[in-house]
Amino acid sequence: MGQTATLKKISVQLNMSISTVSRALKNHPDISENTKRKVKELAALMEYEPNSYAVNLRTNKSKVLGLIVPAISNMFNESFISAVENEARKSGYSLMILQSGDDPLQESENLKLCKHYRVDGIFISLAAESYSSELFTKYIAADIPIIFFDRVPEAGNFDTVCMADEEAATMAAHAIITYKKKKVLALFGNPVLSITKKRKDAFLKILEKEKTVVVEVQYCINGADATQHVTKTISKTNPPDHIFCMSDEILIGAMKVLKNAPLKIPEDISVLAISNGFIPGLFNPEISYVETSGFELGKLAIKRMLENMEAKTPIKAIMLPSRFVEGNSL
Amino acid sequence: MGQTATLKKISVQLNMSISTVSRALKNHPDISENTKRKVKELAALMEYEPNSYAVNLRTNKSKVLGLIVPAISNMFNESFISAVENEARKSGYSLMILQSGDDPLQESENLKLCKHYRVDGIFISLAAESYSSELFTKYIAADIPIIFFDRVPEAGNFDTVCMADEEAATMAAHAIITYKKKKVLALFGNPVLSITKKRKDAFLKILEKEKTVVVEVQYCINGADATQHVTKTISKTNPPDHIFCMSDEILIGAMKVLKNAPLKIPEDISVLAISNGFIPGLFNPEISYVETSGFELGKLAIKRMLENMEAKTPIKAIMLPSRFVEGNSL
DNA sequence: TTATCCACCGCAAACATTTGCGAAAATGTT
DNA sequence: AACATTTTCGCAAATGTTTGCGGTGGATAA
Repeated sequence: MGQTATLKKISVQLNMSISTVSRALKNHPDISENTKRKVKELAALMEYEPNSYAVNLRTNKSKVLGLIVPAISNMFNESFISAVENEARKSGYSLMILQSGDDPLQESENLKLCKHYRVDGIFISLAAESYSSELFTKYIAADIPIIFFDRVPEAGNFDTVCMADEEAATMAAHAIITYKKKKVLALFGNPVLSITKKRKDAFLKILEKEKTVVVEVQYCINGADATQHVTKTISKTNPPDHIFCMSDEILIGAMKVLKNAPLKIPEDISVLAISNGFIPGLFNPEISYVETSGFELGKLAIKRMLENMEAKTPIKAIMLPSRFVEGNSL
Repeated sequence: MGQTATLKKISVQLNMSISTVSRALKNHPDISENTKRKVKELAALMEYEPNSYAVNLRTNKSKVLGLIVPAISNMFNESFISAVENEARKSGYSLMILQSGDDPLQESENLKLCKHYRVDGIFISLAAESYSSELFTKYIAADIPIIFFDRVPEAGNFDTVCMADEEAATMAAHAIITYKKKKVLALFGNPVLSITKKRKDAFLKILEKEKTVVVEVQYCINGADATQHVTKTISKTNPPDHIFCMSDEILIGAMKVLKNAPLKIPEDISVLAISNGFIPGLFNPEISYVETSGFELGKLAIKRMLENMEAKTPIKAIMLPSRFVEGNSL
């Protein structure tokens, strides 16, 4: 068998030049309808499909987008990826997904991989303590658009797409005041992340004005940290009457204790989270939360990317508003 | 700026031929240590990195593996993907992840995309009602190894890697007998999937021998189906004393009802699932389950793939044994 | 009849790399 | 010194496509 079809093979069969075949397949006006027909027929018959490497080599475009996240297995990232993949496909782009494992080194290696595969653009959610910012600016300068999402750089001027973190935290804080909570344990994520800082600052800004409520802030690198903090706190003589969790991961860690604790939700202790929207519904009672939808954010991100690729647009920081979802934990 | 470095640019600077530069960088024995040194130094300085497209074009290898799943956002698939990605990276491979959305058409389009990007191998978990088997055999014949995982084809002779489905279901059935359950509602997934058939057959084979227990089988296309079936069944005058869920998705659907139901777990009704291991721990009490680890399966799959790529090995169907994880729901 | 124009098509370079083969230079052998 | 051998390197083809430019043949205009 002739193995895979190429322009050359078609041209030989039809006894034309390679260029004519190439142009015919692309509907170039220079080629007569007659030849176009012949070429297309044979091409279909031979199941011709352009060698993407040759095309990429020639055009220096890959139709592939890189996507780097600390971990795929994370509610938020999954839904984000899912959305991006779907939308990207519609525009003929495919996704190359890389995990940094929250390791700055692997993150920069992943960036290099993206460069190596000459992706047309990169989506990235930063690893904690990422130190790749020189790479970022370098790639952007080299005309590889980078869109940061969710965990975005604190400093620098970049294209970002993220949840309205302040807004979400503010909504949560207001809910806590509305429900007249007195003593809250607020669990935040990794303190080096800007997303943590933003949420914490906005959260405290509201609550600190309220003299009737006292807040204890704890940082949790992972779910286990949350489990530990909650365990410690609820065994005190004067336990909090509310627990706020800044993320799904933390919520899960906290609930590991709470679901078996003597304290009942929401009578003895109430719970509120910022979440992607799947986990809170699994508990009993269902946890109230401020939603941050990865799916919607994904759609926004890919839209921005496509804009950016067809014409360099000014740098923008896009925010996706959040909404409050009522459970029975408040 | 000279933009990206190429062999040519290096060769001009050093005033040697392109081939010498190429060979020097690959430590070809024909090249003297002296030139090698010079070349390598300049290459490092210029941050040379081979153009992957040119390499691929020449060698017809891409160092990319395709991975097709119905949906990324699925506990099992995530952990599988995560494992594959990690292991693949170690061997210099990257992953191109595609979602079929359980749509046979999109599945075959994804396969074509894999072909288009000339991936070196494909991992695939079938969409329900997949009709791509001609494509499979065609690609395998064209020397693109395909490893099926989790949801594998029923008929045909393929390389598969999956959970020991019969074993898992058998373990579950035995547990049900041990705990002297009398009336069980068994919730299975999409009946067109071989994974469903295998689990159901093995499950029933054990329980049908047992005259003291009656089993009601229901199929659920999704979690909502499970919710519905459970709702209907537990409101009967004579509800079951046990519910078996064949997957995480179904467990979640079932628990949506059970966690608020008047029936207490495990006193009034016990629950057992086959699961990837994350979800069952979220409930109270924690659900007992037979573990099917996507992570482990992923490691197995990539190992098999690498074997297969370096030398065509005979077709094999690999099974990963499962283990019973005790919760408090039985 | 000669010049002009258009529709249609092919040549060849370019993209960056790999590699078989041959050739020059250096070294070793009598 | 003449020959053989090894070391070291360059030429050129090949991978499959895209594309600027130039060329043919026929039709129309002058």
